[in-house]
Amino acid sequence: MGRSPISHEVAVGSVKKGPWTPEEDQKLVEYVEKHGRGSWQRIPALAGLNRCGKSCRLRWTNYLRPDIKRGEFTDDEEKRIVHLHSLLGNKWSSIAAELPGRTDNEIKNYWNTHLKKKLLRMGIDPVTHRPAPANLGLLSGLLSPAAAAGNLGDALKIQVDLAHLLKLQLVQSLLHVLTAGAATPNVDLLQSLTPPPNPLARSSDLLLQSSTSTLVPNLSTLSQFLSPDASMEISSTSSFPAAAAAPPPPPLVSPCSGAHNSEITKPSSDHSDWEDLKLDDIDSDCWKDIIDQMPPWYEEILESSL
DNA sequence: AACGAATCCAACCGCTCCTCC
DNA sequence: AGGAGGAGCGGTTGGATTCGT
Repeated sequence: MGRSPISHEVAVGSVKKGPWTPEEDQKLVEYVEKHGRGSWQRIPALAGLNRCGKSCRLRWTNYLRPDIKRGEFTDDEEKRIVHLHSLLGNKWSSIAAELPGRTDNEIKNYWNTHLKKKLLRMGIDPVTHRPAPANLGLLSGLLSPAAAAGNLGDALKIQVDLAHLLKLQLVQSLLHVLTAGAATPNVDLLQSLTPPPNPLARSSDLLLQSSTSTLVPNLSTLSQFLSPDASMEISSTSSFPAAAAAPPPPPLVSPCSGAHNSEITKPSSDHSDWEDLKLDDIDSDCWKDIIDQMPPWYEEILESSL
């Protein structure tokens, strides 16, 4: 287990590398408990260890510290990590500071091995916490085949679906700004708009909860507010404002919806998290606050789609 | 049962930041 | 002001383990 570049027992120079033995652990624990941490550079000699100070520090902070919490990450911890990562990025030590008993290394490993993949499966880019860019290709491919085949009816139907989908994406991106990608005041704003089912839940949890199991139904709920006959003018020659100062969010297609994008536009009545959002009252103060923080092209799209 | 692929995670490396002189 | 040394951080590695065929 662990990295062992040369040999478990062979030292480089006079300093041993590789996995720690129980005896070494015991020596380090006994020394730190008796004398405190002090200088990591001096600890190896004082504790009778043939290790560099850096290795001792790492072993202590990541494994031997008495306050380390072991075992599986809880759902709450997962959500907090995702939330904090959306705010802080790869600042593992800062994230670890918010999760008592968890080390930065452990969180980093858990992110890379579990959470990153989980988000990708949900169609969310784990770096930006926005819908994954890979979905762009899927959507861009929707228009051309039918049009190329000369089937105008199919092409128009796909255009309507795509327009509707893009509008959902717009709302999704608005919500993203409010939750994952925005400053705390916006989080508070969202909470004031939509009290979460669980009063203790963080605002970003709303998005995560919807993403983990019921992303599509929640988006579907949002779609109720977007009348299909108010679809944007979308054609193969129209351009999403990609050249604008800020890049547009890639269209959202949940992985579980596959290529059948029309499925996600079906309204659902059993998810009421967002029902208090007055999407048809875009002039309300709440929405003004939100829109004020969006790039200019968002406003253009909103005006044309609502 | 055997084998290769995929995954996990402890530990290392190189760099930056901070403190002290 | 700036150089040195130590601490801490994020990225990467690679052996151990688990999974799939």
